Amino acid sequence: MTPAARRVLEAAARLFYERGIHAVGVDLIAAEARVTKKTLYDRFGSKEQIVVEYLADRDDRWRAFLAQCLDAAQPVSAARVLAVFDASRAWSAKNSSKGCSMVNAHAEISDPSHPAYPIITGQKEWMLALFTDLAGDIAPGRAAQLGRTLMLLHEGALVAHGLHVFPDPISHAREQVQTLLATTGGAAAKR
Amino acid sequence: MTPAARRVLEAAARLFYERGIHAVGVDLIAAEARVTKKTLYDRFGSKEQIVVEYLADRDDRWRAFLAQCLDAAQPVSAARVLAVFDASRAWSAKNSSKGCSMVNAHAEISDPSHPAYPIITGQKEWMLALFTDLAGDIAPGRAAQLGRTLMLLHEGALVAHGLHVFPDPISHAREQVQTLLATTGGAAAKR
DNA sequence: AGCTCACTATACAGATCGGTATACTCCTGA
DNA sequence: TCAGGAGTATACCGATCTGTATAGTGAGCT
Repeated sequence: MTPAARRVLEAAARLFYERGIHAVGVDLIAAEARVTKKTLYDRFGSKEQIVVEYLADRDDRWRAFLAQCLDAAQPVSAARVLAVFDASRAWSAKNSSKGCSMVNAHAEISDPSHPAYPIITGQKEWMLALFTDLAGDIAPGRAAQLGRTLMLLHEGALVAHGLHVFPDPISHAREQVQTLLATTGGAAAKR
Repeated sequence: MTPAARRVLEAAARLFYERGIHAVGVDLIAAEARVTKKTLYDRFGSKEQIVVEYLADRDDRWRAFLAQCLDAAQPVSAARVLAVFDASRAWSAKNSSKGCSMVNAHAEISDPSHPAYPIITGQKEWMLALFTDLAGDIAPGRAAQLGRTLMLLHEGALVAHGLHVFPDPISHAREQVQTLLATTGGAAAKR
């Protein structure tokens, strides 16, 4: 990716996230990236493609960040679940003051045949699979159920964070998960 | 409100919710409502005003629906909490297959000085106050904490419902709340 | 020196945006 | 019977939208 293309993607990511996808035009993206529209279209071909790469890149970076956080966490399953919430809190503090970009993008992209659609649903499926996987180490018989509960608390915390419903909802969710795992898991299994 | 104005609001509500606010133009709204743009602007003055009335009307109808469900519920506090989730499930099945309209609108409205902003945040504050109030009847010493947890589960369920992460997440949240209240509340206080 | 390629600047096309103006019809009620 | 408000149809405004075309600049590489 050329330097100009990277600037375009960075500007688009910031603008799309802060103002919404449909509210941002390519002229503004080009201006903020200090790039002409010609260059923008030479690199990406369409606004839709910029949207797709914006979401895909954000998904990639989130997964990489989370993987790094999980690697640094203790190998105890309960600790790893909590590490996900810690990662979300750190990520949201820096990159997501308006909530989950996938959820926000989904509000603007109605057509399931839109090329960005599978990126959005894919991340949510992946997160549910991750939670279910971690839950399987804690309560093997109820992995699906516990995984879904973790998913709901996590998504709810992201939404509450974005709408500033109350202070630091991700930490609140983390605490709830902690007590939930304490009453549920009994002995948290080693991984 | 004149018949034409009502048709405009109904069409705008459907289009805004399904396609997003910025993706829908006033020409389309007028066409779908079988109304000329002249009439549309005579009644509402601006697209922004239609957005405001769309959200305010939806908020009103949700609160009325929820109040009706709570009136029909048993006067036991735990049952009333569960009745909120039952109400959300019924409401979402009919009106909210794409998730919470307030959350979705928030994704597109970044400016806190936008006239629709207080409607969005107001509903969330109101829901948190409702959950906290109900929680106060169950665990008076931990009303704020329990109320926030209920809020997170509820918001998470709405998001998961809208993104179809797994089937019927609102029922799942309801079940989790049920077990949470059983372990927490002990004897659910009468109202 | 000469070539390639990323990039810039400017202008424009066709469509659509929110918003307005004019002139008309229809229905109700006094 | 007639006035007036609600609504209609159509045409238009300036601005902005996505996307394209042409011509030129500048740095690195061989």
